[in-house]
Amino acid sequence: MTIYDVAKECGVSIATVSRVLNGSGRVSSKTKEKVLAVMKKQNYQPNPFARGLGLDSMKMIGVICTDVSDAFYAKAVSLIEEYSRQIDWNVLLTCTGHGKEEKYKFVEFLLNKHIDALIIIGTPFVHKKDLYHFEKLGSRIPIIMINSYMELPNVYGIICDEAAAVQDAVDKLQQQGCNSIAYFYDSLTYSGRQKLTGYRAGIKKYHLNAKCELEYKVEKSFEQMNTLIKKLLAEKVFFDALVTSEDILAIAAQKILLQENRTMPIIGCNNSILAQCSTPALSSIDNRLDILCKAAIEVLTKLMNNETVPTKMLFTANLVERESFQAK
Amino acid sequence: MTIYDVAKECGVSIATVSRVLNGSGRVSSKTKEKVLAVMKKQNYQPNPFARGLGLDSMKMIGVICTDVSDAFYAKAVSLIEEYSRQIDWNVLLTCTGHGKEEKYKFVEFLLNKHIDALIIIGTPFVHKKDLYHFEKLGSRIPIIMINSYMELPNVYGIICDEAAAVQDAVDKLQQQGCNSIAYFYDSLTYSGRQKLTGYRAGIKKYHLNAKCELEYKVEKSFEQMNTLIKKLLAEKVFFDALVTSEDILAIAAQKILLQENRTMPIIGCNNSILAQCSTPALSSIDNRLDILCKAAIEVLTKLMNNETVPTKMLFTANLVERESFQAK
DNA sequence: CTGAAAGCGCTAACAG
DNA sequence: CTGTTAGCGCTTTCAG
Repeated sequence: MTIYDVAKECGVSIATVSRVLNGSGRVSSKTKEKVLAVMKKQNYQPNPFARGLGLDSMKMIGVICTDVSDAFYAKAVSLIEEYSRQIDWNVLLTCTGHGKEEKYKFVEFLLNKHIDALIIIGTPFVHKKDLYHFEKLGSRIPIIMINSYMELPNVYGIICDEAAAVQDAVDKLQQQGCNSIAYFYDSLTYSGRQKLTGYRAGIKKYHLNAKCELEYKVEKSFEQMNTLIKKLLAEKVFFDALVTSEDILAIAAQKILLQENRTMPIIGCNNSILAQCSTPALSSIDNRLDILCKAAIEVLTKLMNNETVPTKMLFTANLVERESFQAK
Repeated sequence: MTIYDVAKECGVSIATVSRVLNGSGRVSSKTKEKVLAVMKKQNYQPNPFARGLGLDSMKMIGVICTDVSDAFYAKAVSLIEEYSRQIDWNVLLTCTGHGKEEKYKFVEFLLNKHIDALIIIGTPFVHKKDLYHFEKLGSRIPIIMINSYMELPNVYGIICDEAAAVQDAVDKLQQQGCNSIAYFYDSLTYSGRQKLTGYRAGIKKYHLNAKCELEYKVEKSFEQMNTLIKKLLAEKVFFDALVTSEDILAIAAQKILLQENRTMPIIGCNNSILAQCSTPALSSIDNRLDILCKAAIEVLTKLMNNETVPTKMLFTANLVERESFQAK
């Protein structure tokens, strides 16, 4: 079933059919109805490749992140897919994994399909080289970065102000009497750097000369964090509260501390499903993926309509307080 | 940069360029090298839409599930994307959500992009009507169902034998002395029915006349399960072990029981990240998504090469025993 | 082994 | 308002 078949059955030209298909150009309502009727009856679906060839677009948006099996990215992809679908755009997904190879090849994999826009979740790209690639890419299609940013033409950052949130959390803990707040983080992505900055700012605010000597970098894994915490306890390192860049780190710590019968306020990040499942329920900084992703699609929509949009949008995070916050 | 530009620069016809592009037809190694060199130099990428139009394929596979933000589906999508990419296929993702609407429209959303195959994870489709749709669809492209199945032409099921696994778990618990094993499940998807069957078989095996009176259906949510467990405890319903169709149900139960200072063996399903984060660490039935997804892509690959593949493949699940198994 | 040319199905001037 | 026609960039006969 092609546009020719429809045209023939309607007794009109393919141009007319194309017009009603695209709502472009005036068509008498009478012929329009006839065409629509035939289309419906024959369940006609225009060939997307032919259409793509003509319009140079198949209404597909590329989404890239390091790993969808991670709860955070999964949530983001889920939201992006949903909002995209609502405006009739398909999502082409690619994950880079955590490997060290040239990450840009993953973008090219998507680009080979002539996507209309690229959404990058988090910070899969860290090499200087990537910057150059994105600069070139930006001249073709818009690039939206969720919780990350590069200052380049046609690149738009949708960011959650995690620095402020972490600082705020540290503030609250200090007001509660904690004065040895440890911070555990797994990576220095854009978001990771923000959080670390927030932590340091929070500490500094109270102890003007304090060094941030309770910062620990650890792999994002339950086991690794377990090991680290055990080690610190063995070494009698003192801390009376704990903030982590990821819920899973917080939870690993919680578990050990529970075993040792020590309790203290613990705050995670991402407000993932893990937070509510943990014992005690984990307080967590919610970086508002729902809002970020919705904003991303809105930006995209506006760009397609040639409307102006801010190159960077900052949203406030939200500390969700649960049992682990008051823990003494 | 089109095929014409490459042809011109090489001093050959576009047909020749096309031939080296596709490895179709004999081309003298000399011209072949020249063409390849120019392609590389110009970083020529064939237009996917034009190619799609000619070949009626853009090497895209549709993946559909109810909700990628769910850890189980996220893992599956992640694996499928990875394996697909390795054979140079892109993944077009769509989620149906849990709504009650006509689910087939989500498939059509994918179909409108002329995907080459469809992978369905789990059981997003339950209506009789869908069967008819898939029958028709099967005549166009292969349909792979992961942990689900419909007996239709060109539909292939890749399934984990969760019935056996749950039955086995119940067996073990009974051997351990438990005789009031409760089962909590959230849905009667294909996989859900299998697990329930397994539970019943396990119970029957020991108590020939036993009715399965400790079966509870509950929404897949931490809160709902919490409520249910509290209610059962309040009603003094007796059970001395617990199996659930989803890790999160097990974890919700664990948490309440821990608060009440009651411990008993608990076994979940899916072996998600939640399992290891829980206290005590949750034993869980691993349904081998890695193997299922790899098999799915292998089936697809073979189908593309017109090789014969089984319409249904069954893999053995794997009980991962952790602290919660021995809990007394 | 290579080139000419006819599609693939649709869009968008352009002409009426 | 509608039809004719020339692309879009690539694949694939069919000749040579």
